[in-house]
Amino acid sequence: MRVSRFLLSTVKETPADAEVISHQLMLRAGMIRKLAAGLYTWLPLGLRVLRKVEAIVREEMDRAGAQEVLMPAVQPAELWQESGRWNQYGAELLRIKDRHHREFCFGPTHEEVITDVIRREIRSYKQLPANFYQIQTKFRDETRPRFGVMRAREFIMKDAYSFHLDLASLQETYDLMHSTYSRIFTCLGLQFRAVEADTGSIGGRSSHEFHVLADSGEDAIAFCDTCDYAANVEMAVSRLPAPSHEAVRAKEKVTTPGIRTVDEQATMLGISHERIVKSIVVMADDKPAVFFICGSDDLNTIKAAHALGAITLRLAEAAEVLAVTGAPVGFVGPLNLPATLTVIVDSQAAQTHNFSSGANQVDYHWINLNWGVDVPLPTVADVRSVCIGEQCPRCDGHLSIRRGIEVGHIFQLGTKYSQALNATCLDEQGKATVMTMGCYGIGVSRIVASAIEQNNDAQGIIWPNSIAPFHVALLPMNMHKSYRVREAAEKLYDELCAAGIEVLFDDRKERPGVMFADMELIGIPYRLVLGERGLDEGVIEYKERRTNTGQNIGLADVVAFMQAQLTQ
RNA sequence: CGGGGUGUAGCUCAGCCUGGUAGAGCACUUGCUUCGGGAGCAAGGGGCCGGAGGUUCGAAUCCUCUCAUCCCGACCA
Repeated sequence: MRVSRFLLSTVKETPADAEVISHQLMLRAGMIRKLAAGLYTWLPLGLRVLRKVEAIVREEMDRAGAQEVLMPAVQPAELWQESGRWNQYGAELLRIKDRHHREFCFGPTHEEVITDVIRREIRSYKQLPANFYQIQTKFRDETRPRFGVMRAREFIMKDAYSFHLDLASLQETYDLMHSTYSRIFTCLGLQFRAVEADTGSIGGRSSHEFHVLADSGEDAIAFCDTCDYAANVEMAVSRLPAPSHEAVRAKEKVTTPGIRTVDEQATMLGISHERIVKSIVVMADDKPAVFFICGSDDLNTIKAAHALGAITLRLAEAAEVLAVTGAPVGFVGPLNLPATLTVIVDSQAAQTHNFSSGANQVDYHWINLNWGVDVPLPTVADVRSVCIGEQCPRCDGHLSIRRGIEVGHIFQLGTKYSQALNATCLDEQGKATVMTMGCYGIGVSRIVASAIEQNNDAQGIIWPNSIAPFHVALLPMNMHKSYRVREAAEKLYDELCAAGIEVLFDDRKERPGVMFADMELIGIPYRLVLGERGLDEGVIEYKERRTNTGQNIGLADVVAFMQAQLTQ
């Protein structure tokens, strides 16, 4: 490709509304342009990268035996009503009406559609297992799109759905997808981890997320430093410390005027955070519930929602706390709460002896409360978030926490959708059986951004070879003055192209500094500079973007040399 | 959805407080010089100052409403 014929829309200044480095560089390199909040146009340079990511995903999905399909982006409301998600999904689902006032949505995901297709097409167990995928535009009306294509409203996703007669078959495909995903992210040249994850609103059983490690990631991931345990902090558990066996003391009510926080309570009463059990009032599916957790811990709202079997969960407002418990925020405690309230104690807080807690009365707290003595022990559940340094649940190692960008997610759906849509096939006995499903997503457009998060420097992007928009930048020095340089550059360009190497030939009438800066900004992995000086010696200057090292190559050897670089 | 910020040239921003008819740098066009790390000089094109209403002789500037957008939080395969 000749730069003079290519829309190379680089900009020097960093756009004001770009926060993370990948967003800034994608705008500066001229890969994307914003149309509206969360909606982006892919310019030629960006699209080349996107297509490379798609190609790798497609190749590996095909290799794993999945079949490609393409489903409509717009889906009828009836299917979503059949699965029950029309009402569940909320405002994130973009609902639209056609000219006949019939309701549709722009698909945020395709479980309903694929299940509808398969219930019509597959009749026999002999056709199973089967895995279908597509690479397609999705729309989710995010409350707050941000970070460019990282969290856009419209985005490209590879979604796959597998169908099985039984769980054993599902597990097999699930494992195959797990290893396929690992191959894909390895091919893409990304540092990633597979972690245990929550299934979220999509429902189902087991689930793993694939995260590209980056400080700008929106998710926190807990890792064991010894074994391979890794989990999203939404899910992560740690081993409880051994319970203490201290003597039960008599409870005592103390005045604590104006106390609001655990810190103030600890200071005023002269006790440690571990000896405080705080009470957190939540509204779960609009019904109140109270969680008791250690003063030093954070309530994990995902775990809390699971513990209640609730779909939505939020912290209660101050007025709601007062209405529900009769005590203002800061003074709620387990003793003498209204008996009708749902209460759950965290497994760690359940081990605490002689703890302090609110007295459900303004300006009073209890000290030396004990479960089973002063207060009946409520339902116990793990509802706290793990902290750095805690013990791994699987081994004697310790947990550390890093940030990650979720680029893939695999689920064992089970029969949630096949049941709802009555997707059955006949088993060996000729009996109709509800198929078991798995689903497997990859955020294709998000991968482009996450690759940049992991591969950049002060000059710009540094593409991994596998997804670089071009392999080589060919930069002639003063080609417009030197006939010799022009001749040699044109010849070399033809030879490289003929060898199947993707070359970006900078034939603009630009100064060298401009060319260098542009090629570094857009991240082309290899650079060939051709000038009068080199021509005199029959060489061309070769340089690697990532290492900033290079050497002179004999003109006759350039094609072979570049081929070797690209296949290594 | 709560809190905060910002809308002035394609981009980054100044001007607004203290009303008087539009600015800089970058980018773009042309010419000359320069020519291996984002050149210099000169000339030029480009803005309904987000939109609507109001105050005023006069509004980018003051007031009201509205729209958009960004950040923090809540939410989120």
